[in-house]
Amino acid sequence: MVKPSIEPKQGSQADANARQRILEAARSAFIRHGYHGARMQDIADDAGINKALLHYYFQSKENLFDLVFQDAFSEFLPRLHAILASKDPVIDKIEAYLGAHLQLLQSRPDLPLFVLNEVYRNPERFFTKFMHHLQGASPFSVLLEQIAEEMEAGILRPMNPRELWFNVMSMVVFPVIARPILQKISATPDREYEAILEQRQQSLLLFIRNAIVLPERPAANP
Amino acid sequence: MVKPSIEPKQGSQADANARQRILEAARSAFIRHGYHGARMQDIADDAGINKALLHYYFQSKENLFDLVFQDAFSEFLPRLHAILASKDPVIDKIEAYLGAHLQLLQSRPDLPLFVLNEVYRNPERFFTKFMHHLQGASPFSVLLEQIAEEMEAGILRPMNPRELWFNVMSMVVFPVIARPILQKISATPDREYEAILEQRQQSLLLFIRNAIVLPERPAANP
DNA sequence: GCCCACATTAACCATATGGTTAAGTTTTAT
DNA sequence: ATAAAACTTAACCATATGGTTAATGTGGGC
Repeated sequence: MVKPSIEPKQGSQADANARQRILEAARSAFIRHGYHGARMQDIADDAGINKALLHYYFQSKENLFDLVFQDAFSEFLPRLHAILASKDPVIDKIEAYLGAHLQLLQSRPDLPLFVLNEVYRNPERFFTKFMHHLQGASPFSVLLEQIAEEMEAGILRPMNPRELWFNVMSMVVFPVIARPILQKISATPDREYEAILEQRQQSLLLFIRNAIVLPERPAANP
Repeated sequence: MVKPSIEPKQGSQADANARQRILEAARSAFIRHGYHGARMQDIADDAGINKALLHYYFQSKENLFDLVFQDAFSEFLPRLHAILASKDPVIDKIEAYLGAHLQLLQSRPDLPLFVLNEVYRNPERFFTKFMHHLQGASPFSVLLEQIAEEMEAGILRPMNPRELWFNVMSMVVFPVIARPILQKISATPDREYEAILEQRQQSLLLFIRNAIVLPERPAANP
């Protein structure tokens, strides 16, 4: 099913106009209710226009969704790549990553669950549609290499480099997406949960450092 | 394909028939597509009956969903509580928890995202409907106390006990729910990802131990 | 003034969807 | 055997939903 990508042109700049308002409303709706839960009528209402205009600008629900999704997703990967591309030691990269991702999460706490969901439910579509540009030697392979090197050099404890990175990402993202459950289950008040999230860069870095950095060998020099 | 109606018994009891098949189909559908994405017709088809029977047994979509959800959720908490209730040291509890939850995840990898989603999208409903029995001094408060004690005793490094536990759960669950992304992003083959998940109890325990257990102070004895 | 392309709307449309009805058919208890 | 209870079905129903149409508004260039 080929869609004509003939999108009506908008006033090139400077409008919080219909189109933009629609995108906002759509983002909010899709993130809140998921693809199936979101209603075109609600989006139109929320944007203060009617359904016909919705389709005038964005053809179909699926199309609109794709735009929102791509937007959400593309907010994440590039930043990550930028950080991983540097030449710093692994532990520094981790620190930078923690800062960047935690901050992003602070401002958009509902993005990751949205992304996870849609990817989980439709991996093929996701990869073909949104990851095609991410081929070949990704910054990740580089990072994994680097981790392995530092392990051989005795800087980091030996372990599966992938697992190391999975662990790091897990601890960054999960407390945000599982917040309702974790908070309830651990009887944590709102204030405290927020406090935890806010100082998490430091505490996580410490945790991770202890987990992966080999203690300085008390150099037995001649 | 004519199906002879000589099928022996189809009575009130004694068959894993309709009712059970419906529940199976419903679980599969809801987990796969979420509440809104799941279609009653599909569930009926999948269970090999028709919609009317669906409603005969389960009144409404919402009701059916609740049953499935409760089932899914209740598979998790009790086990967790049992483990946390023991008198073992924290590190042993963690080990037990890792084993139990990782194993559950292995057999039902799609449960957590389903649960997270529904809870995230409708926390109030969730808590009022499914957590009412979980009031008061939960096993968690006990665990948090215990963690604090072991920290004061110099067994564990000082940190926020809650964070410690969030970290543990994060590393257990996240690699499962984010598998499609993590695997793609890190260019990990299916085989290797599975291998990682399978030996994760050990590697995670090691990781966590390093992160939280204070090295034995070289006891300066008389 | 008058094109003309873009923007916007009200009124529709076809279909999907959750849910119901009324009429059977089987099973179980008497 | 028989009646009540449990089970099963095909045919409906009302509404929600994504999407379309045709007509109208609006602003700028000539």
